[in-house]
Amino acid sequence: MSYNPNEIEAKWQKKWDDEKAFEPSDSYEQKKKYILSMFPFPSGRLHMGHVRNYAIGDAFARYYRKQDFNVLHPIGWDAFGMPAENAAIKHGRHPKEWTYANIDYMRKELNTLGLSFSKTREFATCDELYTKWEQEFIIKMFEEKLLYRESTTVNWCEECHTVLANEQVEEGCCWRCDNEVQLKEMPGYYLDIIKYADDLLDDLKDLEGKWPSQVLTMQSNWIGKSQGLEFEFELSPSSKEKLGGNFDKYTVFTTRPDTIYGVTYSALAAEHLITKYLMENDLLDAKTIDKIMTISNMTEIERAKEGKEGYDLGITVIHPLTGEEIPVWTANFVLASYGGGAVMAVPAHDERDFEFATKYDLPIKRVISGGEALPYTSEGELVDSAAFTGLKNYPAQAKIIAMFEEIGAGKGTTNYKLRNWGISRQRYWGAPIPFVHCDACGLVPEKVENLPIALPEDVEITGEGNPLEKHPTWKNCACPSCGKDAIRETDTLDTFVQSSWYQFRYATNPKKWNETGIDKEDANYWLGVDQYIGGIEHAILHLLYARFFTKVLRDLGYHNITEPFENLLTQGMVLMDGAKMSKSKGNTVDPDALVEKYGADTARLFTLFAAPPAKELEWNDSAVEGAFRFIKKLYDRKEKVSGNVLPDIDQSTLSKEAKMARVKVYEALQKSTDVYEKTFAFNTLIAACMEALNALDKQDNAEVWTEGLYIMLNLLEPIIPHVTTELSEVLFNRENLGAILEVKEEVFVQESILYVVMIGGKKRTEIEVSPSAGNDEILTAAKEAGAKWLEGMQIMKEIVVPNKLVNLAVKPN
RNA sequence: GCGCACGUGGUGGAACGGUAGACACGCUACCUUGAGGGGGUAGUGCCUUAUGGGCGUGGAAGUUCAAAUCUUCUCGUGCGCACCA
Repeated sequence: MSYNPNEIEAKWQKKWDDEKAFEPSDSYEQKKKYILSMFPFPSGRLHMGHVRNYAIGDAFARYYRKQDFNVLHPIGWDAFGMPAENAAIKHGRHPKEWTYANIDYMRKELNTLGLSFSKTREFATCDELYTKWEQEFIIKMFEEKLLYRESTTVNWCEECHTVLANEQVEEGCCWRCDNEVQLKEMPGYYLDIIKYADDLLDDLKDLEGKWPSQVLTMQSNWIGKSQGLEFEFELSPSSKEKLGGNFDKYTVFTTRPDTIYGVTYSALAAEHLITKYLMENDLLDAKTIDKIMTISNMTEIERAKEGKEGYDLGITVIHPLTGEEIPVWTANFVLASYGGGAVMAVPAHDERDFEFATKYDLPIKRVISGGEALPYTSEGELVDSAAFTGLKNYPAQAKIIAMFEEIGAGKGTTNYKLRNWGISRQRYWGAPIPFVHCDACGLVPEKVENLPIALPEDVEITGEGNPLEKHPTWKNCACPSCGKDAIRETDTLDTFVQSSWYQFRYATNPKKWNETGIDKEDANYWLGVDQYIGGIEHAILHLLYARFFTKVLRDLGYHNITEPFENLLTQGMVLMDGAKMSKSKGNTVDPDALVEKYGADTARLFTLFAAPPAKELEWNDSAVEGAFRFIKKLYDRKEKVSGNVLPDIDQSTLSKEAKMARVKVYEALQKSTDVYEKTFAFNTLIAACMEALNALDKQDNAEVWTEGLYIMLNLLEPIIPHVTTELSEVLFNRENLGAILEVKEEVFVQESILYVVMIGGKKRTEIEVSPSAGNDEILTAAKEAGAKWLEGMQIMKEIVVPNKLVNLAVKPN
């Protein structure tokens, strides 16, 4: 019978379903592996990126199950979010109905790929039960002062009609819709991720070698820790007077305290309270006020494009060490959100300050020797720096900080680029933020026994504003504290909150799902995820948030895990003609059609064979055919097998071709452990199996064939599970699908060994020598075979690389 | 601008410092078939005066008996960061 993937695959998928074949054991005696591919957003249909993601994850899961690990390999749905709402606006379908219908469809699609997921642990993040526990965490975080509400300048996307976190703004545009982000002042809820900045940074060290270094660098840059000196500039008496006595001083931060004696001016952000005061009280001329207003309304990106620009504010401050009077400017490069929105400027030793000083003719004072040109930003000796003159500049930093601390003028401090995580979204399809606004009590968390605060279903979604705002009754409630009439919060949670703890929810035994969000014992057993697989686009967003949540939930007592994802594999994109597959470009391949035509095994084999997982994968229809051909060939060769057990082969009776076939089979076997556990280069394992099959085809020994297929089906089962399981059942009663076998070294023992003869570094000829031959014997043979190239040459050096080659270094006589 | 990664046939990609191009796609010729599809055999880095030889891993130099692999410089591509005081 010829290879019929649809029949075989349906048969095994049903059997796996019936047997609940992929549920992990509740017994925690066994060693475990937690294999997780990032869960999908239920957009409606799978795309090839999903297929690749889950094919890789499934290969790991099946391999470790084979090696007798207790394997958790779950799947679920990242189900809240904008696209559901957009679909509702466009097609008039309720987001909930749309989402669950999509999940049903996509679950079927995943099923046809034969993925070995645990099905009892599946959930959607929009399930009310999931929301319930998430709201509990949020309330606990509020109680621990890790969550707060404040009104501040936020990133607003008009297209998405919502606020975005800093991480979700890419080059000034919305990460989702690419619309330009505007600045807007509004209230929102924030998680104090800065409190965990040091943990998040320090723990990256434990992930070295386990996560791609690129991701570690990106996270480290994003956190952006810098240490330095914080001190105050006292305003000069005349300036205090000008400011109506409302200000005495302001704080600045510097990472270069060694240059303190080189300060020649100070600059404030356009949004700084002092700048604002000057503008509001008409203490600057109208034109300047106008210009500063323009700066305030620009995004950071726009300001950077403008070049440096600033205005003299007509006030001065006192240098804390020298007592000199220093002019104060406002400058567009001073960011309100960092370091207090004010800087000290040392043009002699800072490129940015130098550029500004040059442009506006401000004084420049050198305090570090070395080099002629200014600005000088390398190391050197301090000059003109009072007591510190003569010291090396970097070692002097600590001394200068110490002096500031001693005289009470400032202190050593740490700053981060990382901003607190804004989690409010002004949208309907998300988890409601479980707080209530009460006139009497202020902001009050909902009572835990009232959770979940579920979304009302009777809403009209028009795209205009937040439907929760307009709902007639939902937002009216009783204050959990005093019982009087109050208003429910209508913001919903950022969907990245849901994906920050789902790895713990999967680990929690579903039997306990009603009683708890995360079961401590379960979480401690299963986490961290031994292999996490997903796209690099989450390098900061999801991966940083999930690390943060993990640490917070640990500190709230839910588990003892510090890092959620032990090992991370970032898969490359699937490309067609060099471009990312996308609906708008019309260059997509439909996984359903692919499976229908060639079967799931071919789809899986192709995606793992065409490129190593971390690289981009270039789609190629013909190469898919090639993958199909290989499986078909493998299937057809079942005729060659005799007997249904692993034969014990007497190596000495075999033909040369048969021996070579065994070598190839065992080479593939030898490679497999490395591939599954270390290199993840599935493409090379598949190639090794293809070589083995080609070599088997060149001989006709039934025992060698039997052994070859016995082993190969075992090696390939994680990659092409249906056809291998089918053949294993037919040929070997599936006995060969256990652990990967041990390599038999005797297979590799050769009667003669082929040596390449290189003369002068060039390959010239080959010789065959007996394995027992000594170096002298090998060299003699090599010289004889290479006599032609040695004529008129003097041998300078003789190298023998065991079992490989001989190199004779020569020069003309 | 700074940092990181990567440059190998017509294509996807292999190569613990040790035979560059495994494996696959594509292509060529032939066999099989009524044709198509499918299958098989042989060939396929480039050049060449071809049973030989020369050149070849973006380019230039270096270390080495030996370099795609290590070092330096350079060019190109991709990614990240980008006034963070």
